Amino acid sequence: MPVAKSKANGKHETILAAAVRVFAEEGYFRSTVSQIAREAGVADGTIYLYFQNKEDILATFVRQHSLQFFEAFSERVKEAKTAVEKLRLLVNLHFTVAQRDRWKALVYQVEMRRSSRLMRKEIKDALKAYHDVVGQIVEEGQQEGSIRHDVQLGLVKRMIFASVDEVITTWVLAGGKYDLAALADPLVDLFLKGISSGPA
Amino acid sequence: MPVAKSKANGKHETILAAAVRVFAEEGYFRSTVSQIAREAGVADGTIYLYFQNKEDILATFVRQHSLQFFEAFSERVKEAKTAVEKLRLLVNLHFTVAQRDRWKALVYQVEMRRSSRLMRKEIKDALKAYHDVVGQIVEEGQQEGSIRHDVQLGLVKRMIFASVDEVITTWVLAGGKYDLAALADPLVDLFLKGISSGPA
DNA sequence: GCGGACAATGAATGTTTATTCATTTCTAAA
DNA sequence: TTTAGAAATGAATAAACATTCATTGTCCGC
Repeated sequence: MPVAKSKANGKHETILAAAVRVFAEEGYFRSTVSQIAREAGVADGTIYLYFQNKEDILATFVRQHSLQFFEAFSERVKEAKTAVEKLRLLVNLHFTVAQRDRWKALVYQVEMRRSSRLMRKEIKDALKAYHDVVGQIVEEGQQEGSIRHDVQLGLVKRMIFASVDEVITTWVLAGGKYDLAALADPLVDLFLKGISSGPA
Repeated sequence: MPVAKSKANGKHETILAAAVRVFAEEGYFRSTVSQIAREAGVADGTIYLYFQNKEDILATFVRQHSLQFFEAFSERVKEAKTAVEKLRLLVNLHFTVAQRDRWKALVYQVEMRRSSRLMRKEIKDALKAYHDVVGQIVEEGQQEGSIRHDVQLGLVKRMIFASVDEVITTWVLAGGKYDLAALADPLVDLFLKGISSGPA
């Protein structure tokens, strides 16, 4: 049980930020607690004053990142009136948040994509929360008539989630060299209109 | 350098199949060469007669799986006339192949999704080949007028690839309890028509 | 039946690394 | 200045595991 859990001295955040950089660079499995400690400027043993173990570091990051994202979304979504506006907001916010910190995006998008046997509860919860938000938006759109009734909700949720995820991951791995947020509206347009140029 | 590379005795395939099952169960990093050897009914050292190392096993699997997939696709695509037919064929084939062997699908879909620093050349090549096929189909559709010109090819490729990937992965992790292939056409319809019920 | 070549074995080896904990350092109150 | 408690240290420990290789087993030609 970590005992020096005082967050006031900032060491918890320092270690977490260092871990994100190391995870982004090496991937979770190839990262070592020693590398994280070195990056944070502390001793190996200090890590265990603030975190249960190595896995706890990743889980804490995912939980915090998700929380911040959904809090921001809840705040912003009040301004949106229609389902389509909410969808645009969600994708825009997701891309903007990713663009703000590429390493966090890398860890969040890439390290979250593991078989469920490995995932901690936090990661599962984060994925479910995202799917739930998208599902709510789609169902709202169906009720207000702007979204088709004859689509399978499960497929729609997966299409949106996976596409957003993939576009962010591609941007991250490409070195963040272009304006990710500018892709949000074109991508949402694809979700809405599809690629067919006529009745297909 | 592995010297007993005779494939005639089937041991190479036996080890590969065992590795897929272990990778599917535990994930690549948590799988051990001992587990693979046990699953294949051989000694630890035998693995190294047929493969360079542990990483080589995964790379070989991905290369072979990709090759078989694209060969099958090349064979089947001759029957398709339009871009839309080809897209349907691609997604149908992908889902059917996945449904045929859930463990292979799990390893292929899940273990392929790592940061590029870790990826062997084979995995990168497989991903690129898939994106190229999708890109060709879309461009062909644009030329024949069935696919919109005003979409960004990169986004379309990523949407299709990621959605197919996610639907398969979800099916695999759900224990393969429903007809995956039956989702192919509804998913392609989503790609074509989008989710909007009117001009958006 | 023998011997050489090939295949296979699996404990040993070398290496890695998460985590612990005896000891040291730091901080703040008396 | 002293002391107690908290924080931090980082080598040691325990465990894991990829890979090697001396030895054994199998196969096949003579």
